[in-house]
Amino acid sequence: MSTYPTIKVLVKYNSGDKGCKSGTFFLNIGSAAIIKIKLLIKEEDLVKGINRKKEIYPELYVYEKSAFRMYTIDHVNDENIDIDDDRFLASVSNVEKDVIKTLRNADGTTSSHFDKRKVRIAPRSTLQFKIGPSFTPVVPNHKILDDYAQIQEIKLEPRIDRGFDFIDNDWIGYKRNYFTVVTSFDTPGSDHIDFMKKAYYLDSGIEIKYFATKLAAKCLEDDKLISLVQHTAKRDKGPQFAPPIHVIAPANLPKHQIIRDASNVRNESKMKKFDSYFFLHKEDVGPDCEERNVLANYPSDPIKKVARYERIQFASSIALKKTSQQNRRFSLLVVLGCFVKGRHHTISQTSPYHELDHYDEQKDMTFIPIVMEKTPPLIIRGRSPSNYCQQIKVMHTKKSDYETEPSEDPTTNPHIDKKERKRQGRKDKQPNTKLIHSLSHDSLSQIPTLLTSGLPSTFEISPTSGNMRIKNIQLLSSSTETSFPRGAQSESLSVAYLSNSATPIQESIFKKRRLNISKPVLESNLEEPTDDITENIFSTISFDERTPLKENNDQMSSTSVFLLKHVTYCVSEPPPAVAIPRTMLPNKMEISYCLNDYSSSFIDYQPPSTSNRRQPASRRLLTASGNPSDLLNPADWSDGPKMVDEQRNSAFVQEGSGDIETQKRNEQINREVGELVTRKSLSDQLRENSKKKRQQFQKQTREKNSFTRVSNEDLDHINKIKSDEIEKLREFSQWAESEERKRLKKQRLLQLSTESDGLSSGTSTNSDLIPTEIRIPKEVKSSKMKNTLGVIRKKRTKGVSKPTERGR
DNA sequence: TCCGACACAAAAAA
DNA sequence: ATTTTTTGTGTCGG
Repeated sequence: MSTYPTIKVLVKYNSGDKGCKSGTFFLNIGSAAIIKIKLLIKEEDLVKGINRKKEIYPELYVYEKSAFRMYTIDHVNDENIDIDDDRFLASVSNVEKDVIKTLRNADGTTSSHFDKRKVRIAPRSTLQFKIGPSFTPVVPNHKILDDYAQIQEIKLEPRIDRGFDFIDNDWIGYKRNYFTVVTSFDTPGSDHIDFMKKAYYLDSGIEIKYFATKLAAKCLEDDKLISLVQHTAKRDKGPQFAPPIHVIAPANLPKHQIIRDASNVRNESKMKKFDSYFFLHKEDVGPDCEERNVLANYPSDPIKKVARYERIQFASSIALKKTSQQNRRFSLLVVLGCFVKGRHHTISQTSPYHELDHYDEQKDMTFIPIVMEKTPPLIIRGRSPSNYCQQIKVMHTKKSDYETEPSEDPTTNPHIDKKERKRQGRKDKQPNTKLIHSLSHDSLSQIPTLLTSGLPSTFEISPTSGNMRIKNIQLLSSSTETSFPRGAQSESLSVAYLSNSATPIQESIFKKRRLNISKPVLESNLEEPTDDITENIFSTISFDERTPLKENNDQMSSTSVFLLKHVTYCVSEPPPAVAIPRTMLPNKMEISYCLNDYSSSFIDYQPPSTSNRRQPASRRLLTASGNPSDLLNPADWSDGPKMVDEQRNSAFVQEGSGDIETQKRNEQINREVGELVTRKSLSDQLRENSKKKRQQFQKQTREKNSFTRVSNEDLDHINKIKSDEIEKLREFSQWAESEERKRLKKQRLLQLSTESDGLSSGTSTNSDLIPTEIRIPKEVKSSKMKNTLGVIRKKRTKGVSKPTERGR
């Protein structure tokens, strides 16, 4: 029997807030940990609305290589909110492979179909390219004949290369996202070049000037045409237009891969490489044409061979639903037609080609459809947050991540490896990267083990009198040794509560002004400081809910989101003498953790008070929650100019004069640099250069920061809160260290007494310090549990149920 | 509630 | 390697 860290979190809500929005909690341990989460709310604390939910959808997230991988499990009824371990396990393993389904295309590329409600993939990921639904021919509108009245076969070859995923037997597109349709046409029985050397006529006898394609969309319910729009790569900055009629010559449709590769080519030499796929030059055809030939009629010299409809979207105005429940379905139509001279009859209303013809006034020519193909029904999802997944983390899907190990069997689990992020860019101090990789890779197969050996995890929420307390979070799975990528020396814990939708973090943290917290002022050429594993790192983001509580009983509209990232502490060494937490943002909510304390609540915790003197600066991580002082601390650079705290402080607080001071300092340093360079060795010069760069950076960041225009009062306020928080956190981390030491001691004693197998409990350098085999006592399911209700929010499947609440 | 507009961010392209 | 471009989607306000 071992004991494991417990994290306690207290969230103080503003008065007026009475409930919580359902959401998902994550408890994340190391790089490959599994967390099972229960959200328990005492019955007497339930506020109207919270317990309305009859269904809860537990989710399981595995954190691997800096990314979450989600596993859904079948929903459970809240009649029995206690998620039975076995059932949980079983359902997890059942659906694990459903997140992304990958099929192999004819050209060796893959089409990975995934539900954007469940997983978010980077915008430029190659996984966004995929072959969509096939087209099927519609009865032809015309036949075409050559000079000898022979019928010339014509076959469209359309393909969707982006924008539609096959999910649960439906083809799903997104209103906000681009899709791509490409098409060429083939001339069975004729060589494409030869085809161009002859003349053609419609079965009505009209001479065909040239061939062209059109893209259209129809709503299947009312059979009405739907507008499409096309953007340029500049999107909002460029023009919008209806997908044009493309004049094309017959050709083979380039493979999907070619369309991918050619999708955003600007480089001239690269464009040349693709030229032959997409263009026919009249001179390529040769001279031996018949007297009258269609080639001569083509209006442009490079003649398109492929109609590429890229960056297409359904017009924003289209209604996507018939009723609140029922989706309208759409079909895309690819039409091959021809231009003929003059204005011609419109097509009868009963024809599927109705309104697909088009008279071009400028050219005095009419586009007359000849053949067309259509997609099966398509469902277009709108902008509702319910059509997007919860804001977790982007799955990293660089090509190299999955190219190296192509999945052999396309029907099996797709290979969706996620890569550790930006590893290359920083010095990796962590000792056993190799181990991490191999082990993380295995982590999926370890799920059952981890789960069965895991700890139950409980969040208890008591939203009484404006306070909500989350306490006693036990780790479901502390981990096997594999879960601790930082090696034996440390363990990383983090907890995140993510709201299910729109979350006004920025507004909320800084009430009056918008400060950008998600993107710290950070020059891209600044090297990110390395993460020192012996350092205590602690960062929180939290905010007030700004939604005023409505009188409406049915609506629990308050939202809370907090992210508690990376409590890293050393478990084998004595705590560092100095433990500087990362900078805090000003908090209205107060969040604290207690590690390894089952008995006392947050309120009970009174850390030993220490002196108020500031700690010497240490390296800090630049994070999303970074703030100016993170960047302006020159001590962060080992050979940079040292600056005492008072100076740093004043530079931060006194915005204006700080700039001047910095400039002065920079000047001085630059002078020094200048002197030095004249008489220093190359290495010294290099060093000085880097110093110079840092100075430049400093200046730039300062300039940028000046644009945040924070008033002095605000700065004072922020600083005060910050220093308070830092002090508190420092105390806390010291306290936590001592607690952890106690725990380890206890554990060691236990191990000794219970005669552990294979655990070399004696060696302090061993990874045993972090329990590698975790048997956690089952959660005490007592009367307390009966009075509780688990509310773990799961995204709706198939858009059947509407979101019951929205953040405002 | 829906939508235009702007914003952020991550991978491709250069 | 770094910078620019592209595009999925978060967000705000009308």
